[in-house]
Amino acid sequence: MRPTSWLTAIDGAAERPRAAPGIESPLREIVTAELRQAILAGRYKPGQRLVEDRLAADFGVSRNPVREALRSLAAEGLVALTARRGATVAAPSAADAREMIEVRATLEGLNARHAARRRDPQVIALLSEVLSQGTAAAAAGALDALPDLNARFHDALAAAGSNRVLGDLMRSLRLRTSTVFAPLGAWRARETWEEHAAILKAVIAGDEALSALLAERHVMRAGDDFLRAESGATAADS
Amino acid sequence: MRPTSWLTAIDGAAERPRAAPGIESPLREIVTAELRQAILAGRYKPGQRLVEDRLAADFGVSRNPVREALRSLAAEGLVALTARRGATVAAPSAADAREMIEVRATLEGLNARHAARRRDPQVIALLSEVLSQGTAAAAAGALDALPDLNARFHDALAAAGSNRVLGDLMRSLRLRTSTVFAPLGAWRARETWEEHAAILKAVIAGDEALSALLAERHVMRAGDDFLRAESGATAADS
DNA sequence: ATCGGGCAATCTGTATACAATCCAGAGCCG
DNA sequence: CGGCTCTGGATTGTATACAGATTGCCCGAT
Repeated sequence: MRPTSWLTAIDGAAERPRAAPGIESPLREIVTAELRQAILAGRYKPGQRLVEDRLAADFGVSRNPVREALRSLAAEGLVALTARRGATVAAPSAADAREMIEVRATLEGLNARHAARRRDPQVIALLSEVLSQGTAAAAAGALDALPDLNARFHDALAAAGSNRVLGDLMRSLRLRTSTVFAPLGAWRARETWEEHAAILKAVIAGDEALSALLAERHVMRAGDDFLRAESGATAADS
Repeated sequence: MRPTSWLTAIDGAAERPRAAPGIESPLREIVTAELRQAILAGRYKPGQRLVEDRLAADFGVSRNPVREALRSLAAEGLVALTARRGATVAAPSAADAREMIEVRATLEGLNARHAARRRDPQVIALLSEVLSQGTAAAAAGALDALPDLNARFHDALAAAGSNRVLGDLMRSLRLRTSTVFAPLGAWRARETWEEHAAILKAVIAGDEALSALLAERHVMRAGDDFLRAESGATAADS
Protein backbone atom coordinates (compact mmCIF):
# COMPACT_ATOMS: atom_id res chain seq x y z
CA MET A 1 0.00 0.00 0.00
CA ARG A 2 2.51 2.60 1.12
CA PRO A 3 5.68 2.56 -0.94
CA THR A 4 8.20 1.10 1.51
CA SER A 5 10.45 1.48 -1.48
CA TRP A 6 12.70 4.14 -0.03
CA LEU A 7 13.58 1.72 2.67
CA THR A 8 15.55 -0.52 0.42
CA ALA A 9 16.73 2.39 -1.66
CA ILE A 10 18.46 4.45 0.99
CA ASP A 11 21.86 2.81 1.43
CA GLY A 12 23.66 6.11 1.21
CA ALA A 13 20.74 7.56 3.11
CA ALA A 14 21.07 11.30 3.05
CA GLU A 15 17.61 12.70 2.43
CA ARG A 16 14.30 11.03 3.06
CA PRO A 17 11.27 11.80 0.91
CA ARG A 18 9.74 13.88 3.65
CA ALA A 19 7.19 15.03 1.13
CA ALA A 20 6.29 11.53 -0.01
CA PRO A 21 2.64 11.75 0.97
CA GLY A 22 3.06 14.37 3.65
CA ILE A 23 0.55 12.55 5.77
CA GLU A 24 2.83 10.43 7.92
CA SER A 25 5.63 12.56 9.28
CA PRO A 26 6.88 11.04 12.52
CA LEU A 27 9.80 8.75 11.86
CA ARG A 28 8.90 6.76 14.91
CA GLU A 29 5.66 5.68 13.29
CA ILE A 30 7.25 4.88 9.99
CA VAL A 31 9.84 2.75 11.71
CA THR A 32 7.18 1.10 13.84
CA ALA A 33 5.09 0.24 10.80
CA GLU A 34 8.01 -1.02 8.75
CA LEU A 35 9.43 -3.05 11.58
CA ARG A 36 6.07 -4.58 12.39
CA GLN A 37 5.62 -5.47 8.77
CA ALA A 38 9.09 -6.99 8.63
CA ILE A 39 8.43 -9.10 11.71
CA LEU A 40 5.05 -10.26 10.49
CA ALA A 41 6.50 -11.05 7.09
CA GLY A 42 9.13 -13.18 8.78
CA ARG A 43 12.07 -11.07 7.69
CA TYR A 44 13.07 -11.08 11.33
CA LYS A 45 12.77 -14.51 12.90
CA PRO A 46 11.38 -15.07 16.39
CA GLY A 47 14.10 -14.87 19.01
CA GLN A 48 16.36 -12.80 16.81
CA ARG A 49 18.06 -9.87 18.49
CA LEU A 50 17.06 -6.40 17.39
CA VAL A 51 20.06 -4.14 17.94
CA GLU A 52 19.17 -0.47 17.99
CA ASP A 53 22.24 0.73 16.14
CA ARG A 54 21.75 -1.83 13.44
CA LEU A 55 18.10 -0.98 12.94
CA ALA A 56 18.87 2.73 12.99
CA ALA A 57 21.41 2.23 10.23
CA ASP A 58 19.02 0.05 8.24
CA PHE A 59 16.28 2.65 8.41
CA GLY A 60 18.63 5.57 7.97
CA VAL A 61 17.50 7.28 11.17
CA SER A 62 18.94 7.85 14.61
CA ARG A 63 18.46 5.51 17.52
CA ASN A 64 15.70 7.50 19.16
CA PRO A 65 12.88 6.73 16.74
CA VAL A 66 14.03 3.14 16.71
CA ARG A 67 13.89 2.92 20.49
CA GLU A 68 10.39 4.30 20.57
CA ALA A 69 9.29 1.97 17.81
CA LEU A 70 10.69 -0.97 19.77
CA ARG A 71 8.77 0.11 22.86
CA SER A 72 5.57 0.40 20.86
CA LEU A 73 6.01 -3.03 19.38
CA ALA A 74 6.87 -4.38 22.81
CA ALA A 75 3.58 -2.99 24.07
CA GLU A 76 1.88 -4.76 21.19
CA GLY A 77 3.65 -7.94 22.20
CA LEU A 78 5.59 -8.37 18.97
CA VAL A 79 8.99 -7.83 20.51
CA ALA A 80 10.31 -8.76 23.92
CA LEU A 81 12.47 -6.37 25.93
CA THR A 82 14.99 -7.59 28.46
CA ALA A 83 16.49 -4.96 30.71
CA ARG A 84 19.99 -4.00 29.61
CA ARG A 85 19.93 -6.76 27.04
CA GLY A 86 17.84 -5.13 24.41
CA ALA A 87 15.03 -6.28 22.22
CA THR A 88 14.33 -9.55 20.48
CA VAL A 89 11.53 -10.66 18.22
CA ALA A 90 8.89 -12.17 20.46
CA ALA A 91 8.93 -15.94 20.47
CA PRO A 92 5.76 -16.99 22.25
CA SER A 93 5.87 -20.44 23.76
CA ALA A 94 3.18 -22.96 22.98
CA ALA A 95 1.63 -22.13 26.35
CA ASP A 96 1.64 -18.41 25.54
CA ALA A 97 0.04 -19.11 22.19
CA ARG A 98 -2.65 -21.18 23.83
CA GLU A 99 -3.42 -18.38 26.26
CA MET A 100 -3.63 -15.77 23.56
CA ILE A 101 -5.82 -17.98 21.40
CA GLU A 102 -8.27 -18.64 24.15
CA VAL A 103 -8.61 -15.00 25.09
CA ARG A 104 -8.93 -14.01 21.49
CA ALA A 105 -11.60 -16.64 20.92
CA THR A 106 -13.63 -15.29 23.79
CA LEU A 107 -13.32 -11.73 22.57
CA GLU A 108 -14.21 -12.65 18.99
CA GLY A 109 -17.27 -14.37 20.36
CA LEU A 110 -18.31 -11.30 22.32
CA ASN A 111 -17.73 -9.09 19.32
CA ALA A 112 -19.69 -11.34 16.96
CA ARG A 113 -22.57 -11.23 19.40
CA HIS A 114 -22.58 -7.46 19.19
CA ALA A 115 -22.30 -7.51 15.44
CA ALA A 116 -25.36 -9.74 15.25
CA ARG A 117 -27.24 -7.45 17.55
CA ARG A 118 -26.49 -4.34 15.54
CA ARG A 119 -26.63 -5.68 11.99
CA ASP A 120 -25.29 -2.46 10.54
CA PRO A 121 -26.12 -2.63 6.82
CA GLN A 122 -23.08 -0.66 5.73
CA VAL A 123 -20.58 -2.83 7.55
CA ILE A 124 -22.38 -5.96 6.48
CA ALA A 125 -22.01 -4.86 2.88
CA LEU A 126 -18.29 -4.43 3.45
CA LEU A 127 -18.07 -7.83 5.11
CA SER A 128 -19.85 -9.47 2.19
CA GLU A 129 -17.48 -7.82 -0.22
CA VAL A 130 -14.38 -8.97 1.66
CA LEU A 131 -15.91 -12.40 2.09
CA SER A 132 -16.40 -12.90 -1.62
CA GLN A 133 -12.88 -11.73 -2.34
CA GLY A 134 -11.45 -14.00 0.32
CA THR A 135 -13.44 -17.00 -0.83
CA ALA A 136 -12.29 -16.42 -4.39
CA ALA A 137 -8.67 -16.04 -3.32
CA ALA A 138 -8.85 -19.17 -1.21
CA ALA A 139 -10.36 -21.12 -4.09
CA ALA A 140 -7.74 -19.82 -6.48
CA GLY A 141 -4.93 -20.57 -4.09
CA ALA A 142 -3.77 -16.96 -4.06
CA LEU A 143 -1.75 -17.43 -0.93
CA ASP A 144 -0.11 -14.01 -1.03
CA ALA A 145 -3.41 -12.18 -0.76
CA LEU A 146 -4.90 -14.28 2.01
CA PRO A 147 -3.28 -12.77 5.10
CA ASP A 148 -4.37 -9.29 4.16
CA LEU A 149 -7.88 -10.43 3.30
CA ASN A 150 -8.13 -12.28 6.58
CA ALA A 151 -7.07 -9.15 8.42
CA ARG A 152 -9.61 -7.09 6.53
CA PHE A 153 -12.40 -9.51 7.30
CA HIS A 154 -11.66 -9.52 10.99
CA ASP A 155 -11.24 -5.76 11.07
CA ALA A 156 -14.60 -5.36 9.38
CA LEU A 157 -16.13 -7.76 11.84
CA ALA A 158 -14.67 -5.68 14.64
CA ALA A 159 -16.20 -2.60 13.07
CA ALA A 160 -19.51 -4.41 12.98
CA GLY A 161 -19.23 -4.96 16.70
CA SER A 162 -18.53 -1.26 17.12
CA ASN A 163 -16.56 -1.60 20.32
CA ARG A 164 -13.23 0.06 19.72
CA VAL A 165 -11.56 -1.26 22.83
CA LEU A 166 -12.61 -4.74 21.90
CA GLY A 167 -11.48 -4.29 18.32
CA ASP A 168 -8.05 -3.08 19.37
CA LEU A 169 -7.54 -6.02 21.69
CA MET A 170 -8.63 -8.49 19.04
CA ARG A 171 -6.29 -7.01 16.48
CA SER A 172 -3.42 -7.03 18.93
CA LEU A 173 -3.97 -10.68 19.74
CA ARG A 174 -4.38 -11.53 16.09
CA LEU A 175 -1.05 -9.92 15.27
CA ARG A 176 0.72 -11.57 18.17
CA THR A 177 -0.46 -14.99 17.14
CA SER A 178 -0.04 -14.46 13.43
CA THR A 179 3.66 -15.32 13.42
CA VAL A 180 2.75 -18.55 15.12
CA PHE A 181 -0.10 -19.31 12.76
CA ALA A 182 1.73 -18.34 9.62
CA PRO A 183 2.78 -21.87 8.66
CA LEU A 184 -0.79 -23.16 8.89
CA GLY A 185 -2.60 -20.19 7.46
CA ALA A 186 -2.30 -21.32 3.90
CA TRP A 187 -3.28 -24.85 4.68
CA ARG A 188 -6.71 -24.18 6.07
CA ALA A 189 -7.56 -21.39 3.69
CA ARG A 190 -10.75 -22.91 2.34
CA GLU A 191 -12.10 -23.95 5.72
CA THR A 192 -11.21 -20.56 7.13
CA TRP A 193 -13.35 -18.78 4.59
CA GLU A 194 -16.16 -21.25 4.94
CA GLU A 195 -16.17 -20.44 8.63
CA HIS A 196 -16.09 -16.75 7.84
CA ALA A 197 -19.12 -17.22 5.62
CA ALA A 198 -20.99 -19.06 8.37
CA ILE A 199 -20.21 -16.32 10.87
CA LEU A 200 -21.37 -13.60 8.54
CA LYS A 201 -24.53 -15.52 7.76
CA ALA A 202 -25.35 -15.81 11.45
CA VAL A 203 -24.63 -12.11 11.94
CA ILE A 204 -26.92 -11.16 9.08
CA ALA A 205 -29.61 -13.39 10.55
CA GLY A 206 -29.21 -11.55 13.83
CA ASP A 207 -28.58 -14.81 15.67
CA GLU A 208 -26.44 -13.58 18.53
CA ALA A 209 -25.77 -16.89 20.21
CA LEU A 210 -24.84 -18.65 16.99
CA SER A 211 -22.62 -15.79 15.85
CA ALA A 212 -20.76 -15.86 19.13
CA LEU A 213 -20.40 -19.61 19.05
CA LEU A 214 -19.14 -19.73 15.48
CA ALA A 215 -16.68 -16.89 15.96
CA GLU A 216 -15.31 -18.47 19.09
CA ARG A 217 -14.99 -21.85 17.47
CA HIS A 218 -13.39 -20.30 14.41
CA VAL A 219 -10.48 -19.08 16.46
CA MET A 220 -10.32 -22.17 18.62
CA ARG A 221 -10.20 -24.44 15.60
CA ALA A 222 -7.22 -22.69 14.11
CA GLY A 223 -5.66 -22.83 17.55
CA ASP A 224 -6.27 -26.53 17.86
CA ASP A 225 -4.59 -27.17 14.55
CA PHE A 226 -1.59 -25.21 15.69
CA LEU A 227 -1.38 -26.92 19.04
CA ARG A 228 -1.65 -30.32 17.47
CA ALA A 229 1.13 -29.54 15.03
CA GLU A 230 3.15 -28.01 17.84
CA SER A 231 2.91 -30.96 20.19
CA GLY A 232 4.33 -33.14 17.45
CA ALA A 233 7.05 -30.71 16.44
CA THR A 234 8.39 -29.57 19.80
CA ALA A 235 8.96 -33.00 21.23
CA ALA A 236 12.71 -32.40 21.07
CA ASP A 237 12.69 -29.16 23.04
CA SER A 238 14.82 -28.47 26.08
CA MET B 1 6.28 1.14 49.48
CA ARG B 2 9.28 2.35 47.52
CA PRO B 3 10.72 5.58 48.88
CA THR B 4 9.63 8.10 46.25
CA SER B 5 11.19 10.48 48.69
CA TRP B 6 14.12 11.50 46.53
CA LEU B 7 11.60 12.71 44.05
CA THR B 8 10.61 15.67 46.12
CA ALA B 9 14.07 16.10 47.54
CA ILE B 10 16.07 16.61 44.39
CA ASP B 11 15.44 20.22 43.40
CA GLY B 12 19.07 20.90 42.69
CA ALA B 13 19.21 17.41 41.27
CA ALA B 14 22.83 16.51 40.86
CA GLU B 15 23.13 12.92 42.02
CA ARG B 16 20.38 10.38 42.34
CA PRO B 17 20.60 7.55 44.87
CA ARG B 18 21.57 5.12 42.17
CA ALA B 19 22.46 2.67 44.89
CA ALA B 20 19.16 3.05 46.73
CA PRO B 21 18.11 -0.56 46.44
CA GLY B 22 20.09 -1.37 43.32
CA ILE B 23 17.19 -3.40 42.07
CA GLU B 24 15.43 -0.89 39.89
CA SER B 25 17.93 0.91 37.74
CA PRO B 26 16.26 2.15 34.59
CA LEU B 27 15.03 5.68 35.02
CA ARG B 28 12.37 5.08 32.42
CA GLU B 29 10.73 2.53 34.68
CA ILE B 30 10.96 4.69 37.74
CA VAL B 31 9.39 7.57 35.88
CA THR B 32 6.75 5.26 34.44
CA ALA B 33 5.84 3.93 37.86
CA GLU B 34 5.80 7.32 39.53
CA LEU B 35 3.81 8.92 36.77
CA ARG B 36 1.30 6.09 36.71
CA GLN B 37 0.92 6.37 40.45
CA ALA B 38 0.46 10.11 40.19
CA ILE B 39 -2.21 9.75 37.55
CA LEU B 40 -4.06 7.04 39.42
CA ALA B 41 -3.85 9.06 42.62
CA GLY B 42 -5.41 11.96 40.78
CA ARG B 43 -2.42 14.26 41.14
CA TYR B 44 -2.75 14.79 37.40
CA LYS B 45 -6.31 15.35 36.34
CA PRO B 46 -7.84 13.79 33.21
CA GLY B 47 -7.29 15.97 30.19
CA GLN B 48 -4.34 17.77 31.73
CA ARG B 49 -1.37 18.31 29.45
CA LEU B 50 1.82 16.45 30.25
CA VAL B 51 4.69 18.54 28.95
CA GLU B 52 7.90 16.60 28.56
CA ASP B 53 10.21 19.35 29.74
CA ARG B 54 8.11 20.00 32.77
CA LEU B 55 7.99 16.34 33.76
CA ALA B 56 11.69 15.96 33.12
CA ALA B 57 12.39 18.84 35.45
CA ASP B 58 10.00 17.47 38.09
CA PHE B 59 11.68 14.08 38.04
CA GLY B 60 15.16 15.48 37.70
CA VAL B 61 15.94 13.49 34.58
CA SER B 62 16.31 14.25 30.90
CA ARG B 63 13.47 14.15 28.44
CA ASN B 64 14.29 10.75 27.05
CA PRO B 65 13.18 8.62 29.96
CA VAL B 66 10.10 10.80 30.24
CA ARG B 67 9.24 10.27 26.60
CA GLU B 68 9.56 6.53 26.92
CA ALA B 69 7.50 6.53 30.08
CA LEU B 70 4.79 8.49 28.31
CA ARG B 71 4.76 5.98 25.45
CA SER B 72 4.48 3.11 27.90
CA LEU B 73 1.60 4.73 29.69
CA ALA B 74 -0.01 5.53 26.36
CA ALA B 75 0.19 1.84 25.49
CA GLU B 76 -1.49 1.12 28.81
CA GLY B 77 -4.16 3.61 27.91
CA LEU B 78 -3.50 5.97 30.81
CA VAL B 79 -2.30 8.86 28.68
CA ALA B 80 -3.38 9.97 25.24
CA LEU B 81 -0.83 11.06 22.66
CA THR B 82 -1.71 13.51 19.93
CA ALA B 83 0.83 13.90 17.15
CA ARG B 84 2.88 17.05 17.56
CA ARG B 85 0.67 18.12 20.41
CA GLY B 86 2.09 15.96 23.13
CA ALA B 87 0.57 13.90 25.87
CA THR B 88 -2.44 14.43 28.05
CA VAL B 89 -3.90 12.39 30.86
CA ALA B 90 -6.44 10.06 29.29
CA ALA B 91 -10.00 11.23 29.71
CA PRO B 92 -12.16 8.36 28.55
CA SER B 93 -15.64 9.33 27.45
CA ALA B 94 -18.66 7.63 28.93
CA ALA B 95 -18.85 5.52 25.78
CA ASP B 96 -15.20 4.51 26.13
CA ALA B 97 -15.78 3.58 29.74
CA ARG B 98 -18.77 1.48 28.82
CA GLU B 99 -16.72 -0.38 26.22
CA MET B 100 -13.88 -1.05 28.60
CA ILE B 101 -16.22 -2.19 31.32
CA GLU B 102 -18.00 -4.64 29.08
CA VAL B 103 -14.78 -6.19 27.80
CA ARG B 104 -13.37 -6.34 31.26
CA ALA B 105 -16.52 -8.01 32.56
CA THR B 106 -16.26 -10.69 29.90
CA LEU B 107 -12.61 -11.31 30.64
CA GLU B 108 -13.16 -11.45 34.38
CA GLY B 109 -15.86 -14.01 33.75
CA LEU B 110 -13.57 -16.14 31.62
CA ASN B 111 -10.84 -15.89 34.22
CA ALA B 112 -13.13 -16.80 37.10
CA ARG B 113 -14.23 -19.85 35.16
CA HIS B 114 -10.64 -20.96 34.92
CA ALA B 115 -10.00 -20.25 38.55
CA ALA B 116 -12.94 -22.44 39.49
CA ARG B 117 -11.66 -25.20 37.27
CA ARG B 118 -8.18 -25.15 38.74
CA ARG B 119 -8.92 -24.49 42.41
CA ASP B 120 -5.26 -24.00 43.21
CA PRO B 121 -5.06 -24.32 47.04
CA GLN B 122 -2.18 -21.88 47.38
CA VAL B 123 -3.81 -19.08 45.45
CA ILE B 124 -7.11 -19.72 47.18
CA ALA B 125 -5.38 -19.28 50.51
CA LEU B 126 -4.03 -15.95 49.30
CA LEU B 127 -7.44 -14.91 48.04
CA SER B 128 -9.02 -15.76 51.38
CA GLU B 129 -6.41 -13.72 53.16
CA VAL B 130 -6.94 -10.68 50.97
CA LEU B 131 -10.68 -11.13 51.20
CA SER B 132 -10.69 -11.01 54.96
CA GLN B 133 -8.48 -7.93 54.97
CA GLY B 134 -10.66 -6.22 52.41
CA THR B 135 -13.87 -7.08 54.22
CA ALA B 136 -12.44 -5.73 57.42
CA ALA B 137 -11.24 -2.55 55.77
CA ALA B 138 -14.60 -2.02 54.10
CA ALA B 139 -16.40 -2.52 57.41
CA ALA B 140 -14.04 -0.16 59.17
CA GLY B 141 -14.35 2.45 56.46
CA ALA B 142 -10.60 2.45 55.83
CA LEU B 143 -10.97 4.14 52.47
CA ASP B 144 -7.28 4.67 51.90
CA ALA B 145 -6.50 0.97 51.97
CA LEU B 146 -9.36 -0.14 49.73
CA PRO B 147 -7.97 0.59 46.26
CA ASP B 148 -4.83 -1.40 46.96
CA LEU B 149 -6.76 -4.27 48.49
CA ASN B 150 -9.10 -4.33 45.54
CA ALA B 151 -6.15 -4.49 43.20
CA ARG B 152 -4.61 -7.29 45.21
CA PHE B 153 -7.81 -9.31 45.18
CA HIS B 154 -8.20 -9.03 41.45
CA ASP B 155 -4.54 -9.78 40.86
CA ALA B 156 -4.82 -12.86 43.01
CA LEU B 157 -7.92 -13.90 41.12
CA ALA B 158 -5.99 -13.46 37.91
CA ALA B 159 -3.26 -15.65 39.32
CA ALA B 160 -5.89 -18.23 40.16
CA GLY B 161 -6.93 -18.23 36.53
CA SER B 162 -3.30 -18.74 35.56
CA ASN B 163 -3.57 -17.15 32.16
CA ARG B 164 -0.99 -14.43 32.03
CA VAL B 165 -2.27 -12.82 28.86
CA LEU B 166 -5.71 -12.66 30.35
CA GLY B 167 -4.39 -11.30 33.62
CA ASP B 168 -2.44 -8.55 31.90
CA LEU B 169 -5.45 -7.46 29.90
CA MET B 170 -7.67 -7.43 32.96
CA ARG B 171 -5.19 -5.35 34.91
CA SER B 172 -4.80 -2.92 32.07
CA LEU B 173 -8.53 -2.43 31.80
CA ARG B 174 -8.86 -2.14 35.54
CA LEU B 175 -6.27 0.63 35.62
CA ARG B 176 -7.80 2.45 32.71
CA THR B 177 -11.20 2.48 34.30
CA SER B 178 -9.97 3.17 37.81
CA THR B 179 -9.74 6.92 37.32
CA VAL B 180 -13.32 6.83 36.17
CA PHE B 181 -14.48 4.65 39.03
CA ALA B 182 -12.55 6.46 41.70
CA PRO B 183 -15.43 8.64 42.90
CA LEU B 184 -17.70 5.63 43.37
CA GLY B 185 -15.17 3.17 44.71
CA ALA B 186 -15.59 4.21 48.28
CA TRP B 187 -19.34 4.25 48.10
CA ARG B 188 -19.90 0.65 47.18
CA ALA B 189 -17.10 -0.72 49.35
CA ARG B 190 -19.22 -3.11 51.36
CA GLU B 191 -21.13 -4.49 48.39
CA THR B 192 -17.90 -4.84 46.45
CA TRP B 193 -16.41 -7.08 49.09
CA GLU B 194 -19.59 -9.06 49.48
CA GLU B 195 -19.42 -9.75 45.77
CA HIS B 196 -15.77 -10.70 46.10
CA ALA B 197 -16.72 -13.15 48.82
CA ALA B 198 -19.41 -14.69 46.64
CA ILE B 199 -17.02 -15.08 43.74
CA LEU B 200 -14.40 -16.72 45.90
CA LYS B 201 -16.97 -19.06 47.39
CA ALA B 202 -18.06 -20.16 43.92
CA VAL B 203 -14.45 -20.66 42.90
CA ILE B 204 -13.73 -22.77 45.95
CA ALA B 205 -16.83 -24.83 45.21
CA GLY B 206 -15.51 -25.38 41.70
CA ASP B 207 -18.70 -24.03 40.19
CA GLU B 208 -17.38 -22.70 36.89
CA ALA B 209 -20.59 -21.27 35.55
CA LEU B 210 -21.49 -19.50 38.76
CA SER B 211 -17.99 -18.10 39.18
CA ALA B 212 -18.06 -16.71 35.68
CA LEU B 213 -21.48 -15.22 36.13
CA LEU B 214 -20.68 -13.59 39.44
CA ALA B 215 -17.38 -12.17 38.26
CA GLU B 216 -18.99 -10.75 35.15
CA ARG B 217 -21.84 -9.25 37.09
CA HIS B 218 -19.43 -7.85 39.65
CA VAL B 219 -17.78 -5.69 37.03
CA MET B 220 -21.01 -4.87 35.27
CA ARG B 221 -22.64 -3.72 38.47
CA ALA B 222 -19.90 -1.25 39.25
CA GLY B 223 -20.15 -0.13 35.65
CA ASP B 224 -23.87 0.38 35.89
CA ASP B 225 -23.45 2.54 38.93
CA PHE B 226 -20.95 4.66 37.10
CA LEU B 227 -23.05 4.97 33.99
CA ARG B 228 -26.09 5.91 35.98
CA ALA B 229 -24.18 8.61 37.82
CA GLU B 230 -22.61 9.74 34.56
CA SER B 231 -25.84 10.09 32.62
CA GLY B 232 -27.07 12.43 35.30
CA ALA B 233 -23.85 14.40 35.55
CA THR B 234 -22.94 14.86 31.89
CA ALA B 235 -26.29 16.16 30.73
CA ALA B 236 -24.65 19.44 29.82
CA ASP B 237 -22.01 17.97 27.52
CA SER B 238 -21.47 19.12 23.96
C1' DA C 1 43.68 -29.48 28.99
C1' DT C 2 40.58 -26.94 31.71
C1' DC C 3 39.17 -23.37 34.55
C1' DG C 4 39.31 -18.62 36.18
C1' DG C 5 40.27 -13.76 35.64
C1' DG C 6 40.59 -9.81 33.21
C1' DC C 7 40.17 -7.07 29.07
C1' DA C 8 38.05 -5.28 25.02
C1' DA C 9 34.20 -4.72 21.99
C1' DT C 10 29.38 -4.10 21.81
C1' DC C 11 25.25 -2.38 23.24
C1' DT C 12 21.93 -0.08 26.10
C1' DG C 13 20.77 3.96 29.12
C1' DT C 14 20.89 8.84 29.61
C1' DA C 15 21.92 13.56 28.59
C1' DT C 16 22.33 17.49 25.67
C1' DA C 17 21.81 20.08 21.39
C1' DC C 18 19.47 21.38 17.32
C1' DA C 19 15.61 21.58 13.96
C1' DA C 20 10.81 21.75 12.83
C1' DT C 21 6.25 22.64 14.07
C1' DC C 22 2.41 24.57 16.35
C1' DC C 23 -0.23 28.02 18.96
C1' DA C 24 -1.26 32.62 20.68
C1' DG C 25 -1.46 37.14 20.33
C1' DA C 26 -0.33 41.51 18.35
C1' DG C 27 -0.61 44.35 14.60
C1' DC C 28 -2.33 45.56 10.10
C1' DC C 29 -5.57 45.92 6.45
C1' DG C 30 -10.09 45.91 4.49
C1' DC D 1 -14.69 46.81 13.99
C1' DG D 2 -13.76 42.17 12.26
C1' DG D 3 -10.73 39.15 10.03
C1' DC D 4 -6.19 37.99 8.36
C1' DT D 5 -1.21 37.56 8.55
C1' DC D 6 2.93 37.37 10.70
C1' DT D 7 6.01 36.74 14.28
C1' DG D 8 7.65 35.07 18.81
C1' DG D 9 7.60 31.66 22.30
C1' DA D 10 6.76 27.16 23.67
C1' DT D 11 6.98 22.21 22.73
C1' DT D 12 7.71 18.17 20.20
C1' DG D 13 10.74 15.47 16.93
C1' DT D 14 15.33 14.00 15.80
C1' DA D 15 20.28 13.64 16.07
C1' DT D 16 24.59 13.16 18.39
C1' DA D 17 27.58 12.35 22.37
C1' DC D 18 28.94 10.07 26.41
C1' DA D 19 28.75 6.85 30.38
C1' DG D 20 27.79 2.43 32.38
C1' DA D 21 26.98 -2.41 31.90
C1' DT D 22 27.16 -6.84 29.82
C1' DT D 23 29.13 -10.39 26.82
C1' DG D 24 32.38 -13.08 24.89
C1' DC D 25 37.11 -13.99 24.19
C1' DC D 26 41.82 -14.48 25.10
C1' DC D 27 45.45 -15.55 27.97
C1' DG D 28 47.68 -17.38 31.82
C1' DA D 29 47.91 -20.41 35.74
C1' DT D 30 47.32 -24.82 37.72
